[in-house]
Amino acid sequence: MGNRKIVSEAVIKRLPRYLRHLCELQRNDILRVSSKELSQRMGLTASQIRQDLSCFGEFGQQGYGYNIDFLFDSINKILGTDKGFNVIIIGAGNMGRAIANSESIQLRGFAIAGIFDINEELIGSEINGIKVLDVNTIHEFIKTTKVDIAALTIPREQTKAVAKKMYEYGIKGLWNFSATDLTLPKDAVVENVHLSDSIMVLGYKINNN
Amino acid sequence: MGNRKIVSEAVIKRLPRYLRHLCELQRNDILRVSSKELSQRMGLTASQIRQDLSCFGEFGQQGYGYNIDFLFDSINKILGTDKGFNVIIIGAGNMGRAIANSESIQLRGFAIAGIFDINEELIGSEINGIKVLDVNTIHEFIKTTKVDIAALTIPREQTKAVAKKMYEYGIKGLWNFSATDLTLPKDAVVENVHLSDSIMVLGYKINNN
DNA sequence: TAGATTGTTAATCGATTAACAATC
DNA sequence: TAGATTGTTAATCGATTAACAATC
Repeated sequence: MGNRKIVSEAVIKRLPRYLRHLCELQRNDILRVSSKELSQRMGLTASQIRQDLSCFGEFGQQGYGYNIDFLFDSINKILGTDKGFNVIIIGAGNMGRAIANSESIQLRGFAIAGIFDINEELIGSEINGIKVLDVNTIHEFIKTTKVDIAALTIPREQTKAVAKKMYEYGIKGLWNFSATDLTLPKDAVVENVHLSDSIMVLGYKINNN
Repeated sequence: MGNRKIVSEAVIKRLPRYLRHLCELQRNDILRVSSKELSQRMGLTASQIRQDLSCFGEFGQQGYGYNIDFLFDSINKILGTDKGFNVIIIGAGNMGRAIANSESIQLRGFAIAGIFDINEELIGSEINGIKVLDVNTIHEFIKTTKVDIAALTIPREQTKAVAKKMYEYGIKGLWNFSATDLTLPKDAVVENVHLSDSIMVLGYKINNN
């Protein structure tokens, strides 16, 4: 199944952005776009866009450009969002609820399969129509439901231990929201959302702009 | 005030991570660290750490390494977190509340000066001890309170317009949580947290690992 | 002093940009 | 056919790594 050519992180990170801009063109009922037009919209070079896409195949046509629907579908296939992913959320706090309620995440094929918490008062309640379950039932839950990704929206002190446990349960994709770095075997995949890191970079830029 | 040498984005993005790892060493009561030791902890090269730090000055000592407290303080100064920033949150939904309640953000000197919403039912309520105000009072609010950063945790459709307004009000730092790219004059600074982009990258890596 | 480790210069590696033949 | 625009190869630029003299 795997695409065997290794594509750089920088390219992968631009793909969702292409998707968003193509979506916007679709909303405006535009059917085709050239690398030059798209580059102007996105603040990139046309060269970079063609170079990026050429990592995965040939999606355009000389003299015409790119058919937007086709390119959109193609990038979705590259990202695997056409087949979808199952996500569980560990920690039903504000961040967990933000994810559970995010339209843009679900729109891209990430289904929230379950939400788990340790707090008795939250267990049994519903978030966006999904029942909050006892965190101790995760192992059981996984036996009957395929889970691709665990979003860790729990306090920092607990994150390393929970991540390790999730990995042992066979969940290889970890979406980490704590201000800590996870070290796991290399068949695990970790993506970090470090809010405090992000705002510190913003602060630096404000002072040095 | 400005540091006039331009430092690359890649270096800036690593600074908060250095801070986190130094913090962890502090928690373990360790007083000094060499670039080699730190590199092993962080999964970088010692060379890169020394190269990164040399963008801002000289913080170490031959034969000894780095004094952790001094390096920690120095990086805080570089990032401006020692002087602090004032942040307002626009949108008191789950994401807004997650920010308002984040310890790690406040710990790094980002003070939540106000929270604003359009929803009558939320206005007047309190989040982490901060009263939610009517979004229409922002302009007035800014006249009496210095605001460095506006966190935009509102629906995507409204984000571009609100960002433009905040910029016109004189807030140059925008922390954007919507799945959209903002284009503003270049004295504005935007930092994006695109959750859906992040999880798509994670999905790709799961399939191609 | 001898060993360790910095800050910096030079070498390498990777990513972006430019150029252009192929072709719709 | 003529003009436009792709995919790709080559050139440039920037970031990472290696090496080492300086020095604590």
